[in-house]
Parts: sequence; C-alpha cells; structure tokens
Amino acid sequence: MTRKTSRSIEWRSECPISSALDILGDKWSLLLVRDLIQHGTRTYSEFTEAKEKISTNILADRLKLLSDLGIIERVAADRSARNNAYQLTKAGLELREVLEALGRWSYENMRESHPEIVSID
Amino acid sequence: MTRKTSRSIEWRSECPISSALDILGDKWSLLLVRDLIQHGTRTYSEFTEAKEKISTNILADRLKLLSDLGIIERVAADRSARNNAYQLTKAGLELREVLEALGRWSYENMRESHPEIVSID
DNA sequence: GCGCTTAACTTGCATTTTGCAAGTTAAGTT
DNA sequence: AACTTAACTTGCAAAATGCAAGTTAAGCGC
Repeated sequence: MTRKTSRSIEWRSECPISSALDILGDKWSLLLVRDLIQHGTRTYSEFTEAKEKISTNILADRLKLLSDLGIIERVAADRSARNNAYQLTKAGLELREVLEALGRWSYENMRESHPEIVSID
Repeated sequence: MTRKTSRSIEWRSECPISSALDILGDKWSLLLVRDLIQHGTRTYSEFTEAKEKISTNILADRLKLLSDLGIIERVAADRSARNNAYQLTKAGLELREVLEALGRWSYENMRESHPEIVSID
C-alpha cells in the first residue's frame, strides 16, 4: 500500500519509472503541470477553469504535493496566497518532455477510441 | 467523475495529454507496460514477481483495460490463458518513449527525495 | 481417463482515495 | 468598518484499491 504523508512518499522500488508513477500516477497531477507549461503561471481559480473541471479539494491536495516535491512553487514567496500564483520550478519545467510524449502517443493511438481528440502541437 | 465500464472511457476533454491520463493515470498500468518492454512477453504470474508486488485483482483489472484499449494482446490468440502470455501491440510499443522520458525525469529530479533510485538506461 | 497441482483469475470486505457541495477564513476592496 | 470573494477545508457518499482467501479449469503424470 502506498501511503502518502507530508513529504513522505512510499517508494515501491528503486526503478525510476516506478518512482515517477509513485508521485505522478494519478489523473490530475500532470494536468496541473500541463496548465503551468501552457500559461507560465496560474492562480488557484485559474486551475479550476480548465476544461477538465478539477474539484477544489483535489486541486488543493495536488498543489501541496507538487510543491512539497519541488515541482511547482509560488511566484512570489513573500506574498499571501490571495495575491500570488503558481509556477513551475526547474524540475517541473523538465516534465515538458514527458507531457509531449504522452500527448503525441495518445493523439496517434487513441483516435479510434476518442474521435474528438485534438492535436496540441 | 470518471466511470470506467468495459470499453467506455469517460474522456474529460479533447486534450491528448488529458486523454492519456484518463486511461493510464494510475500507479500500475504503465508499470505493466514497462515489464513488457523489458521482457517482451509476460505471463500473469511473472507480472506478480516484479519488485512492486501488484495485487492480483488489480493486475487482472489492468490487463483487461490495456487489452481493451489495444495496448497489449495475448501472444497466441488461439491458446488458453494457462498456456499463453501477454505482449505489447504496436500502440503499446510506442509507449516506450513516454516511459523513457518518465524514467529520465525522475532519475534526474527525485534523487534527493529517493536516494536509492537507480538509472535503468 | 482420473486425480492432483496450480495458474489465472474472482470474491468479500476493509481501507483509502476521489469528488460533490457547502462552509470557513482572511485578504483585498470600497 | 463592512462587504466581497479567492483560497482553501470539511463532511459525507461513492468509487477505487488492496489483502487474503477462494474458485475454476487447464495441464500433467500415471
């Protein structure tokens, strides 16, 4: 069982693929990274405006996870949440290659199952 | 809410990244693909021998999902399960790029959080 | 052909995660 | 100071996950 407490990931093995999935293997985390790659910065409300309609409790949970992992950060560390936004860190920016590979793969292979899928390149 | 019935994925949007996550956004599906990339073919029991120790009910569920999506298939379509194994289809093989990107990313970025992580390249 | 072994699952149930909807807090505005 | 509202939190129901035991029938040996 994988139990996640603050800053305490339960790694299933030493394999890097497995480890990536231990932290990002859910339906929402990489979508938040996608939004930040597309827009640069995002506020809490802006995340909820994406087409996929994330619930606010899941959004809060994932933003905390991604912050704790050093993948995203506040734009201005010294400002309150209300007057602030999120952006990707260096590690977060390096997820672009993963997202591009995922997007290409599903555009090329899922058009039969999902005829409305569009290319984003 | 995403509800998965046989061959009925609930796509959250038309974005290919979102769509990839609709089907592969969990901790186990891409791990099974990893095992097939590494070994070529795998039987049901061989999947359970991997370091991560998947539960058999989850394994059965994910194998069915991946088969239904055309990502994996039986090695010999005409043989019983007991005398058979799984392999990747063409679409499944094309996930290698995604897995390599994930593995590289976490090896380069998660070593502080996960000191035992190893390179698989 | 029968009996046994066991691989490939299935099932029951507890736990955890997800998600809806409403609520809370306090920052920002007037 | 009062009001508005962005960023969350909470309670609860539903769904997913996972443990452990059980079932089915394929495959093998005799």
